[in-house]
Amino acid sequence: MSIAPATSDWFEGNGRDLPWRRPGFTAWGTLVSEFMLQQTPVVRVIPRLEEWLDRWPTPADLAAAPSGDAVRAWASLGYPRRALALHAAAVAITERHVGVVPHDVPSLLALPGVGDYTARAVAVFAYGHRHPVVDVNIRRVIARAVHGQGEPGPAAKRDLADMEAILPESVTDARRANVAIMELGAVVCTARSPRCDACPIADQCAWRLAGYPAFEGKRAPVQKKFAGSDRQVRGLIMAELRASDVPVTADEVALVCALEEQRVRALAGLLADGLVVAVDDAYQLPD
DNA sequence: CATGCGTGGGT
DNA sequence: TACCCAAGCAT
Repeated sequence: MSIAPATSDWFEGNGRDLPWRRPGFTAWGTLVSEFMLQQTPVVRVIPRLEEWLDRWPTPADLAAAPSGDAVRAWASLGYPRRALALHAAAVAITERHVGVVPHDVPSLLALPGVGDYTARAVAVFAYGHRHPVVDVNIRRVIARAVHGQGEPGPAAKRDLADMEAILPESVTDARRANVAIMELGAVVCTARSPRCDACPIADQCAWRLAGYPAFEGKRAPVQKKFAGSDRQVRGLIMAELRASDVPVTADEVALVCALEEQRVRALAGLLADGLVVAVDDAYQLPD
């Protein structure tokens, strides 16, 4: 028996009121929200999303702006390469799709920064098509409720088929099941401390029925330490450039990272990624 | 398939 | 305090 019906019923009364669930929210808004939600928590996304859509209400609006403006508006959401990719996606939508966010998964997948999750999320949430949508929340709910495993482990090809197997036939039911199971994973079946007392499928959860066995399988790789990392230095340099109206000199860059070897490596990476461009003897966000 | 890629809040 | 974790993607 599928976990979809009980979870969908629960969602009707318990789903959060989020901007991208408002009636009339555009496909472009959905695409922007999904980019921002790639590894950034909901509460941090909401204010940036609303600013973004006020400033660039359509893909063509963003495509007409310098990519550096997108990087600056991204602010401290993290992983600024997503801002660059979103700008590039807006250009592609404007040039190849007459300014309309594409409906079909292959066309969405062809956009920069769009992978399996985002492509299906847009096709389903913005356009109502029937596809399995698989994010880490859904993988965790399936791992527990269906497979009896406490953790989802690394993402795998099998995940899409697992979700397809519990997806209702009807288009509207399938859409609701995707949203509802994702929401369950986000607010009830959480990674750290699941609230099984509030779970609508507790009575059919294989993990709970087995007595919460410890996870034995392959784990998703743990992130490396952030303090002192190249990633931290990249972030410090980007924050400095975002805050400056004028190009930043090499000496000024050195103020955020005294270790020359690491500073040079981080800057070279940012230049290679196109997040920073060199002008004369200084650095700035791209045009 | 493993790794690198930001940032901030939770435990 | 040190992790852990968050609607992933590209290589």
